[in-house]
Amino acid sequence: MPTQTFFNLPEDKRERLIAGAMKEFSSKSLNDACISNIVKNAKISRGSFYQYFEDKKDLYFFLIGKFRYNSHNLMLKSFQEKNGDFHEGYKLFSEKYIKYIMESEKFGFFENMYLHMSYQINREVRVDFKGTDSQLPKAKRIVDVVNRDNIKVNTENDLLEILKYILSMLNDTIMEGFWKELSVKDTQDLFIKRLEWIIYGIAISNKKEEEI
Amino acid sequence: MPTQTFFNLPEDKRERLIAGAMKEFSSKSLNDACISNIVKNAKISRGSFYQYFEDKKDLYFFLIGKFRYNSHNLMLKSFQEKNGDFHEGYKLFSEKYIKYIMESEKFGFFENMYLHMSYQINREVRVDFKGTDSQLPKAKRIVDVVNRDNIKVNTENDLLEILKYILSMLNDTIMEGFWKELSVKDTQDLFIKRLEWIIYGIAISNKKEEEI
DNA sequence: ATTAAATATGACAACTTGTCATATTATGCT
DNA sequence: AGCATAATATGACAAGTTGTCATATTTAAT
Repeated sequence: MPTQTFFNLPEDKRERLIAGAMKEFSSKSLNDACISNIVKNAKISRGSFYQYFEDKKDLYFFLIGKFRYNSHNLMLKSFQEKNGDFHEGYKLFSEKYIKYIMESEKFGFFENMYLHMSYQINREVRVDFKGTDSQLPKAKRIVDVVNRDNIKVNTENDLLEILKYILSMLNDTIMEGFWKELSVKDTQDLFIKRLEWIIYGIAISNKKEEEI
Repeated sequence: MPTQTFFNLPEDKRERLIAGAMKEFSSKSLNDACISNIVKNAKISRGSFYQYFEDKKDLYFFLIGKFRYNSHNLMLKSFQEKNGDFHEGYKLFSEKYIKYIMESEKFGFFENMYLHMSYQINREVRVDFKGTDSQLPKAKRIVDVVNRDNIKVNTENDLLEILKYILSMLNDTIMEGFWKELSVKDTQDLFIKRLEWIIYGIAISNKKEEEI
């Protein structure tokens, strides 16, 4: 987390630092990027940098948090728009999500992020499912807007696990999209294919029907 | 790839280098590890290192290749033992695979590998599905030992895609296991739960039965 | 105006990496 | 054997990085 000093900074200087960092992280991975370049880009002194951030990672995770899609809201809206239908809702969410990431003006940043995504980074782009990150009273929980009638879940926790798992699959698919330089459309299609495997199963039916 | 010089080395020296590197990579990630320590561990000169390997990554990927499970053979055997049954075969494979990784004396190495696994590293632990990596004439293709009667695949390519996807899911699950410090058993169970989602689907049946 | 707190700065030690001229060892040939 | 040539080994080195710290500057508070 950045220090309070960073947030107290005159906007001009703060933005310069952010821009300088984004420039560096757009062409390099977290590991290849270096603070020397960032402070050079931003025209601030090296000593100052360490007054704002603990280290390179600290800054990087701050930027991820700053620029990541508000996927919680997007997911809520998507499920609501599709009346809670699992398949349609997740599909709509994924299409918008993928489009946002892969057509962003921050393409380079996201590309490097996904190509070098480890479990630690993965956690940073997770959705707050239970949640109410934002203190808005209207904020709803995603588990409340998903219609459970058509899916094999008993408890809220089952649903949560599935939602989380599919989200991690979505991120993996985006990673694959960047790696193989797939188009937005192809990445979306790849995700949807996998989503359908998970929803409808790959087994030919009635071999084993899970207890409902 | 290591140079020929490396393979020409007297076994003693070569093993010293490998051991020195494993020591470093067992307590540090690829990025935190440094060549200085490795050559110090191995008691070889810095200059020599660069005669064998291009850089740290080159050595790292060599080690992954050297110590990774021969998953191709394990998968073949597992499916054969279960008469090609998709569910049972993959389950058996995953149980042995997870056990190997998580109970290996190279635990630290694998732990760091999984915790910092990016797409590039992920590729290194993939199975050669089509494959006959080994030139052994007996080597069979995995797609030939899977019984397709109970699964919704039309083409060999469909099957390949599903096999690959589930393998990447397996690796993600192992990653999660390391991150959350799950036991071998819990990691196996987590994988199997997800495997069953994919095989039997999470939808309550006959909502949409895919074309066979 | 004076003092204390907050912020800024760049020189610095400690550490990396990859290279290269030089030294050593091995190999092949007569 | 003796000599030439190729292969291998070595550590000093330039160039780069990181995080710190004593010092300078700015801001705020009385």
